[in-house]
Amino acid sequence: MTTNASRVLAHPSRDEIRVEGVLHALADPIRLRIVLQLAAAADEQACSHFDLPVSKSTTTHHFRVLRENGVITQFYRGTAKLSCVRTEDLDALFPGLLDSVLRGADLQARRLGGADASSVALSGTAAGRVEQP
Amino acid sequence: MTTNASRVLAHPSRDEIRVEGVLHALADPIRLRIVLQLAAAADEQACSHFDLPVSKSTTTHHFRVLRENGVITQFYRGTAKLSCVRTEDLDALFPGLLDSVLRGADLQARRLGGADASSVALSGTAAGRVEQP
DNA sequence: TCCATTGTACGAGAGTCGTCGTAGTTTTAT
DNA sequence: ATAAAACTACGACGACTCTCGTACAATGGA
Repeated sequence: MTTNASRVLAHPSRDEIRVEGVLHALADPIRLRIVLQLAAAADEQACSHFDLPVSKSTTTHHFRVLRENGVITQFYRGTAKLSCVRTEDLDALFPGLLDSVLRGADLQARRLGGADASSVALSGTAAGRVEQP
Repeated sequence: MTTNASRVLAHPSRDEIRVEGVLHALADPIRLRIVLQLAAAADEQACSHFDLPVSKSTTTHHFRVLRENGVITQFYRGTAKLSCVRTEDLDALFPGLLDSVLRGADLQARRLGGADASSVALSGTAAGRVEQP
């Protein structure tokens, strides 16, 4: 089986998403980094594709915070757990919020770290590719 | 004297403001409410003009968090301490972020509470007047 | 001068958060 | 059947957050 019914993840419905929750979820450097990379990658990515400076359990924790606050969707495919940003829901509820946060984080990364960036910026392949024409 | 040198408050410079810090400051319902009211009021307001469901010391705490994260400026005038949003700095650093957060909070308040709103919405005079043409 | 107003400092308590390691589950591949 | 890969659950720890009350400081007016 590709998607097992016993492994369904709980997500808040669109109506249950709160702006405080979204802001809280995005207020952590590691989570912001995750969302930045997720948004840059267009399609879904597995948790294991992220090179984060924390342990595996902590990574799980951060992904759960993002999911429970309505920032990302997650589903299983095989042993992997794929994630993507809930762009449509967030844009409908809080127009422009996600974009300005991502853009602000990107501007800050450029401003602070230059090329390789620092705390919030991406480390891997898709580094810093947000709204860059 | 109107402004006493012994009562100067420390503010982060524009360069020291971090997007994570701003998001964290705005992620609390009470602080979001403060900023919403402050933004609606155009000019500065004293802390005592806010009718918050917490004690005086807690109010002091929340205003300090907002100031230390670069969201508001504060200065003394007589016994009062006036605050206003650092709109210019925030817009320069993170274009559109403040506006979309305030607008999102306002939309949420309408959506959830109807007229009088609930957790985040304003209680007093300037209730819900954000970007409403 | 004395007092009312406004806000601060400090300490404390309850709760949440970010982090970890270890042990376990689910799936896929051999 | 066995092993490897990917992720989770649980308990723990320290740090931070939100809250409060009490005691204190600065200002402005009677």
